[in-house]
Amino acid sequence: MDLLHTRIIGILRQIPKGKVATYGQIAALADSPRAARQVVWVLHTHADKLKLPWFRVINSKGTISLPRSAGFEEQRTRLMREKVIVSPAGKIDLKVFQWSPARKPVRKKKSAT
DNA sequence: AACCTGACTTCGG
DNA sequence: TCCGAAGCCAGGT
Repeated sequence: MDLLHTRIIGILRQIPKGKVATYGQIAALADSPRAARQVVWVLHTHADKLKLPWFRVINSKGTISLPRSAGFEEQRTRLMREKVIVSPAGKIDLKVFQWSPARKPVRKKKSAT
């Protein structure tokens, strides 16, 4: 599909364990760099039922966006479980843990180079 | 159809 | 460095 939210879902599924991505980064990978909020919407809407790695998504500041009262601890725990270092304040070193998508060749057909 | 909302992002003070 | 305002996308009311 080429609906924005479907692309977002596809990208979310590609985030590998031990890595994180920012809302904006995901939006950008979905060809809509300004749709960070749409990523939020997608997570709210499909993360649970589609079992998306919502906990691997953080904000551009490199911190967990969830409020302490709603999932902050769970997200931090899940990330730590994947060896991601998250400070007690929810800060993550993007230089180290941000996912660098191995962009696949946009095989329109199977053209080379 | 207008207005509000959300786990955002960027910019200016 | 922290805070506030404005811009963004799309769905929900």
